[in-house]
Amino acid sequence: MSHLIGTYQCKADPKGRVKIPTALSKQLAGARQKAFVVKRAVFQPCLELYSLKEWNALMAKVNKLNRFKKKNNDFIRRFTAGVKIVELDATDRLLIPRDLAQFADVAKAVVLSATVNIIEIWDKDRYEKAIDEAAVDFAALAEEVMGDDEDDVS
Amino acid sequence: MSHLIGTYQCKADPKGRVKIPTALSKQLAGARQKAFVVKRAVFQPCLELYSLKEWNALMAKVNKLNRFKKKNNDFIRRFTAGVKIVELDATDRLLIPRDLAQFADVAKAVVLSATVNIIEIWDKDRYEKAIDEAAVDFAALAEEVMGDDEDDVS
DNA sequence: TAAAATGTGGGAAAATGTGGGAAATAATAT
DNA sequence: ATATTATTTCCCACATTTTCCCACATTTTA
Repeated sequence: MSHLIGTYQCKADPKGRVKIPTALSKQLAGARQKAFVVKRAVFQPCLELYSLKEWNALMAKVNKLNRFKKKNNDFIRRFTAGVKIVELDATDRLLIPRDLAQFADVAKAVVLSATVNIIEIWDKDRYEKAIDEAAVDFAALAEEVMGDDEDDVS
Repeated sequence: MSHLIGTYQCKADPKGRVKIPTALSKQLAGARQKAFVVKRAVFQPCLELYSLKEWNALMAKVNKLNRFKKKNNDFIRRFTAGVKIVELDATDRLLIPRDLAQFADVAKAVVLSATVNIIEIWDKDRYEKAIDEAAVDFAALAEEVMGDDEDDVS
């Protein structure tokens, strides 16, 4: 599950099943596995999809943390919030667990956004909104950082 | 009981029985045992579930402490306070002892959070609250806890 | 335009979760 | 000591959810 590319539109059906577009599932097929981990994202109201391999690698690190430190404990809990194992069915659909579907409002139009090693699963409306807001923030940020000069239009 | 994955929602019934979702009990089945240790968590108002194996490993560590030091002795006493052995019944339910159920407010909606080698048992409301609070400084937490790696972007 | 590939929907069997009642054990009072 | 009450344990049955499978609709490709 490395070097995934693209964002894809698809739908969730009433049962919470999300068809993975073949363009994407072909990329996934390289990993030769149908098992994944979905979880809540930390900063966004969307879900994240990891291959089991990726996830286990992460957990191997986490496992080394000393649980008698509160910070470690809190981190582990926060990071593993809403984690579920999911598999693709015979027609390459993911069954999103109810609680997670509710968390991310995944019910109808869905956007799958592949980043380098994971896939984000968004409700389409929220995705658009998040993109818009990010654009606004970015504009403001750019202005704040770079806009101090006098408008020395010459 | 290593590499447990997932957080699961379930319910406690009026008798204090908590059904372990099969997805989780299947992972537990690897340990081939129905007996566990429950105890109060140290840092949070929740319970922790250990397989006997995990518990014994932990106790082996603890027993290396020099008991002639008062601090160690105090620690051991407090750490093992309220420890109970529990077993799954025929339908994979845990009977949470009354005093512990009360301590963690486990009575209705419950969250089981599998974290690598143990399972945390939470009242759902408290869990969500804890998650929300941790989200605030997750970035800092993540950096502190996991940030030891080089950011080897080359 | 036909054939193949992809996406969508739904039904039914199987698995899971939930509740409650009876038997067994423990506790209390007379 | 015994009867009565309370608590715990065990087991069964029903309701719900999940899983699996098949068939049709839609899109793409040759």
